[in-house]
Amino acid sequence: MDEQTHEHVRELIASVPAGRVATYGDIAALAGLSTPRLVGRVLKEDGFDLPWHRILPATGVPAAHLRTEQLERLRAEGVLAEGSRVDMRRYRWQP
DNA sequence: CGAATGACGTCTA
DNA sequence: GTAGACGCCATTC
Repeated sequence: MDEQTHEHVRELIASVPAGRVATYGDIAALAGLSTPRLVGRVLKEDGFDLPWHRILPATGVPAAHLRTEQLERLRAEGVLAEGSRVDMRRYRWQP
């Protein structure tokens, strides 16, 4: 993965406003990536200083190891979850 | 150096 | 709601 794309992904994630969320697929498409999983990788490797909690899977249910903390952070921003699922239709960020 | 593996997903049936 | 296939790339063996 080249540096530019990596930075581009970081910029896009950083541009998601508080109180809104985006899917991995959204970020991948905007960054021109061929697969959404690369977004997840960028977050894992270099996402500690980004609002990673605003990035969710298309289903609205975060992966198990993140579920608790992510939903809690979102709730603090006003993004409410129904059980473990965030209502994507309502909070999804659209440029 | 080549092959196998893991990973914060998505789409279609 | 579940099940399977597809996909990319860094890391490890």
